[in-house]
Amino acid sequence: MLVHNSDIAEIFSEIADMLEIQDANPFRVRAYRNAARLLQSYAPNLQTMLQQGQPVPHLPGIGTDLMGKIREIADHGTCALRDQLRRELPPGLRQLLAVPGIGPRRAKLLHEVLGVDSLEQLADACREGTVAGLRGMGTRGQQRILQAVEDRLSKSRRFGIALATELADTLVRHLRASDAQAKVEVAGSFRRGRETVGDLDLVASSSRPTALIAAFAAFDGVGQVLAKGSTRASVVLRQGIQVDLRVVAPVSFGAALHYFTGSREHNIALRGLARRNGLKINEYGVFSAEERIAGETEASVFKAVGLPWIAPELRENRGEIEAAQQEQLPDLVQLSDLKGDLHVHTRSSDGRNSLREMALAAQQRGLDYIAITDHSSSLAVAGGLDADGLARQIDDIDALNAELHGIVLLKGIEAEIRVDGSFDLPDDLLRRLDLVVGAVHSKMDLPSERQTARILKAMDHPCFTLLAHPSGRLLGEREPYALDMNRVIRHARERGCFLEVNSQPSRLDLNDQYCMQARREGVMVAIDSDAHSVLDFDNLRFGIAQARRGWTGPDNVLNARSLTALRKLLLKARG
DNA sequence: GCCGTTTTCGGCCCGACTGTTTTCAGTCG
Repeated sequence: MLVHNSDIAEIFSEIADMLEIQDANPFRVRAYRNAARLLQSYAPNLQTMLQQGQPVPHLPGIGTDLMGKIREIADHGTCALRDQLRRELPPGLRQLLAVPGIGPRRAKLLHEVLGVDSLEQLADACREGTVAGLRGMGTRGQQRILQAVEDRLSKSRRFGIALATELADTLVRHLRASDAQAKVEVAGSFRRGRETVGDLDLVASSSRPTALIAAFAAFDGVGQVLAKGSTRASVVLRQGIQVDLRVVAPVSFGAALHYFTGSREHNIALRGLARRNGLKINEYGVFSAEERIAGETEASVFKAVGLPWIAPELRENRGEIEAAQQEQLPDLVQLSDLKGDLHVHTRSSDGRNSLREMALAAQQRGLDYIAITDHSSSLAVAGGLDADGLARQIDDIDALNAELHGIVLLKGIEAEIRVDGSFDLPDDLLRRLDLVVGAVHSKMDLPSERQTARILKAMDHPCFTLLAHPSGRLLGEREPYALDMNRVIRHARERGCFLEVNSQPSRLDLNDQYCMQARREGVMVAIDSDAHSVLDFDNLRFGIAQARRGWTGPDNVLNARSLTALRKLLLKARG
């Protein structure tokens, strides 16, 4: 049985939840959580390494015991500890931990006293009024829990980055415009560039914190105020997203921004480092004994523990602190590094704008070139181009290039990769193009071996340049294809072709982990908008964020190269 | 359960808010 690292992570996460409900040593619980977290973002497949007898590198936080459990899970798909915990506690109990206001203690209490072991049963118990009778609970708590359970049962909890960006921008503008003279920044997973966010965290400093918190609670989009104190408040916006605001004094702003940017794992690691240096870090600053020695800016916080500033996207405790200590932090790609966009549609397939409109919009955003890559004909639903249509578009592009200055259109196609790995356009036409972007839009449910073979074969075509949205996932809608991405990335290296980081907020594909792996393998990526209208160039920032999370530097980004350098690379890929 | 500039035992990040408590436990971030 194939065991992904994420499967092992899920088992460890379940064990952590169950142990916590059983009131186990919290540090033991943390060990499982840390391991789960690590495995979740560790790309090389451990089961394969173990089965092939390859040496497994030392993974921080995974000692003899957890490594033994990893072997057990790789061999059997489960481990004895999980099976034992499942016998002791109903698995449904875990769901209760996801309800705001319910932690391990209350989950245990609910189970032991009321026999509750699922969200549905919890909702029933609240309606019957029995939850209010528990120690530490009352009717108000019961009401809140019922509301939270009903919310949770009715909708998913994570929000796309496009909506989150819009809401965050609006709210921050509102707070900055209030008369509280506030400095406001968005922190949290949003600032770290996560592909989705569970909530928004705002950090502010103001001479009038009470006025700022009042302005926050009075924001037009607020549906419900959950909590409101003198230094922090929480609301739920009408869209269902929770927003937490924390207000600190200006001398603490950097420390608070760092603290609430997280990740939690990064913070714990940084605090550990501080403690070993005899310092204490909290959201108010860095303290030596009672004296605050840093905190006004983030850079001062890092400096106090002997580190350079670390970009938020790296703060996942995936080695960034060690890299900072060794002065080996990566130079991360920025939006301004992009010289072009290699995946752009027009009205010739399913885009909304003309060649000229797309070209001018790209130029306005400071790009030097874009590749026109409309769909090919087998994607009938998108009105894809057949051979004649593509030939006409090639002529149109030549004509427009002769006319335009300061922006160059490259000739390309988003070519359907058919089930047998071939393309749906003749080779002589593909050879006239500057690049061929291969993509899978059909038969997405092939078994892994066939799907992988299909894509590897397409990459072997001499005209193949770039694999579009490699995993095929749609966030919150569609899982990635069954695909051996490790082989795809290795094959791209051997073949000398490229992989896309698709910037559409619903795709973000490659994701951060595979960006990291591509970087390790030396495979260049193209950060593309996949624009279907002139507005979509704005999405490039989302792709940039994922690439940065994957430690990608401008050197590893195909479209951060000048047009001249890009043309050389495209020709080389053609072999 | 992990780990070592406090090194094989004894630590493990830290503070705010809520609700129900009559001094604080539980939860959250």
